[in-house]
Amino acid sequence: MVEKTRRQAIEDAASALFHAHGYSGTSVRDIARAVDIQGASLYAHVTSKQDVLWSIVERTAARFEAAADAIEAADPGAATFGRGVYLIALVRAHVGVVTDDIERASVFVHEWRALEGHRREEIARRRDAYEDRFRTVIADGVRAGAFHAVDPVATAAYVLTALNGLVSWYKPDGRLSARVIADTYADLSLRAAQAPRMPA
Amino acid sequence: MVEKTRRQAIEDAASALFHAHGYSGTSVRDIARAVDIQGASLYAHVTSKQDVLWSIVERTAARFEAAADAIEAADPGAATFGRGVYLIALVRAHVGVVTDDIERASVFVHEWRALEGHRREEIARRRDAYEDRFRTVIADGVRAGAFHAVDPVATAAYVLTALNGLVSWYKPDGRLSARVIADTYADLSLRAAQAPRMPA
DNA sequence: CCTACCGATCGGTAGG
DNA sequence: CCTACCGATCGGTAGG
Repeated sequence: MVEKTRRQAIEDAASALFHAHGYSGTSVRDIARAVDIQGASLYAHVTSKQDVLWSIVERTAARFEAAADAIEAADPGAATFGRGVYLIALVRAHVGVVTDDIERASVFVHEWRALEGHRREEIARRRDAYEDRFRTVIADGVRAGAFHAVDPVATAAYVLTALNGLVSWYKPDGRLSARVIADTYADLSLRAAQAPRMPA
Repeated sequence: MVEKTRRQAIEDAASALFHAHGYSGTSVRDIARAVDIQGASLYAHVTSKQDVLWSIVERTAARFEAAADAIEAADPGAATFGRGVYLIALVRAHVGVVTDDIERASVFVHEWRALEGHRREEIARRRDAYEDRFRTVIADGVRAGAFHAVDPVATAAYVLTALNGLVSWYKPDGRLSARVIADTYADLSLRAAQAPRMPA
């Protein structure tokens, strides 16, 4: 249990440092200093710097996936949800994961490219599959006439990068609460995709 | 002239490397290798690695500013432009600068934080002033009843981070041309901010 | 633009 | 979790 707490503290410290200075801008001694141990002592708890990054990125990827899965679980195949409601739910889920742990979300968004080999490839695949949820709901909405989006791929990229942009400005103690941001971002995203109710 | 070409080649190579691996993930020897000289020889052309970053970031900041200034110059005080037209022009200008030089735009968006001291502060100020152009046009549009945006600050952040997100997916030889992306992104941004023509 | 070199720091290991 | 240490690489300088 003590061991686990230490490991958790190391990942917390690494998340904050990777968020602030990037993976390659952070040394293992920076991380060690943040948890008050010697640089070399870090290796009693982790096998490598890459391993710490992987742990942060993988767990955060899983959180995004779980949040989106919960929507699908609530209404399989979107049997009763309209596409607008579905898109709103996806946006809210994403914003929630970001605001719940801004540092880890930031590392997931910006530092996954520092992953090496098959781990990097795995995350690239999972990110694409996740983005595809946005593409699909938008494309479905366009087909149903509820959405206007000319290009679902570009629209999904627009929306998702806007949501991810939160990691560069959200402050937990800022003027706008996580709740207000979720409301606002859901509204903006729906509005961007939606067809006008009464075309001019 | 030969000297100038070399310096330009160094900044081109540095832009590509900073874009791909980040500032701290790129060594001066990486840059030197890309222009086929020895690491130490780089210092015949630049005074420091920081200096190269500064040069790239400052010039790119100036390009974003000039593109936005050109809109204001075309219609001072937006005397004849509607706010929607003005926002669309800002979005198109921004997208144009990004797609015109994706690598430098990427360095500007992601690596300006690696700047040190007063240079970092200067860019932080200029970025804020630039973002303020978006906040202002949106706030003006809300006052005039043309826009719906509940919070102009959050809306400006949403739109601008979506535009900046282009640096992580735009490919000059991709399926979507710079022109199509500019059209699509202008449409999405206006739609996100706009009041419905006929409220339901 | 090169060779030769600087002190500092890098991620990580050995051995306790 | 520590001290002591490893080879490699870092940004940069000297002197031509």
